Amino acid sequence: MTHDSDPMLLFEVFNEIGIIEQLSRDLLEAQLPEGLIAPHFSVLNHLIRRGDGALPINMARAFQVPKTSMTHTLKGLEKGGYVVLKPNPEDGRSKQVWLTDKGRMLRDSTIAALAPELSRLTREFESEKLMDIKPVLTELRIFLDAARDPK
Amino acid sequence: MTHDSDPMLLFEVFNEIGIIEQLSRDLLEAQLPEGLIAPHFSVLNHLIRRGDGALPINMARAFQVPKTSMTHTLKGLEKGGYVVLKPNPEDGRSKQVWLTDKGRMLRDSTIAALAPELSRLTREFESEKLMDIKPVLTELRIFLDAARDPK
DNA sequence: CTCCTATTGTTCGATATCGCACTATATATG
DNA sequence: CATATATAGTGCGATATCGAACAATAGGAG
Repeated sequence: MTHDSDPMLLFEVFNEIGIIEQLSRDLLEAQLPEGLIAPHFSVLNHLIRRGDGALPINMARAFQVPKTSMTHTLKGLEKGGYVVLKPNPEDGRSKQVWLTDKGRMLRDSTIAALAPELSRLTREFESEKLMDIKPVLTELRIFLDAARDPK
Repeated sequence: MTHDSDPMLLFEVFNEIGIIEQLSRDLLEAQLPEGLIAPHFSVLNHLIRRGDGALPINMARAFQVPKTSMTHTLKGLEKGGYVVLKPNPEDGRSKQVWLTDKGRMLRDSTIAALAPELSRLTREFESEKLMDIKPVLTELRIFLDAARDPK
């Protein structure tokens, strides 16, 4: 017997994901210094994980936001001294984003500040269930990303 | 053998959820009329599923947004004629939100417009995996909601 | 009833998001 | 080379989000 690909199932999954996203964002932003919000942290985290020197346009694509939003987010990080923007020596149109020590420290201390709360949550919520859903979420994320209108 | 509740696991799950949220929101908003965005649709959907006459403060809590954001969202829906706000006869401080026919129609037609795309995605992505993760997401959502600082 | 406190909703100001239009640079075409 | 097209980033305006402060109402204590 085959399943009938009920579109409502996906709809409901998106519904739950939307609420979880908001709750987890609040958790993160409670740890960030005044004036910084989740997108700022995401950029710092991305630069640590993928390496310094990324181009703003590529980060905008990675986060699925318009490049004007990335310009704005980077301006906030630069004003706070968390990153510096330098011209790209290989392409006069673009720039490169480099972390400062202050940026690196903020990312690390934010994760450290978050760890106790996340540990507590992970202790009380069954880790097996998280381990079960994580690969599916990753697969779904990649799938949806690829399914976007390639306009 | 017990698991060691790695906080990074939850962190990574939140990461994936954040990206999926953005992609699915784009999917939805592509179907909404000019000037309406996801929160507007969420309100219409909530009123259909939970019934007319809800109080704005309760909807703000259900969506985990500040009440000022709910005021703004409802103002937009009211201006478009999708809902009407009436004083609550049982409490002079609060209001009640009622759907109009136009609001009901918009909710239904948006879901109808979304169905083909969701069907296609559900056909190409294994429904079993969605069915597997949905109860866990629901449980996680309820858990996080309850774990919020009851400040 | 009077006072005190809690709750609902709004206004206001600061910041965020994002589409559109523009500049500067790069690249392809001839 | 000259021109045309594409790409990276920014300025601007419209709308969204959200915290602080406020007004109106509710409800309990005395």
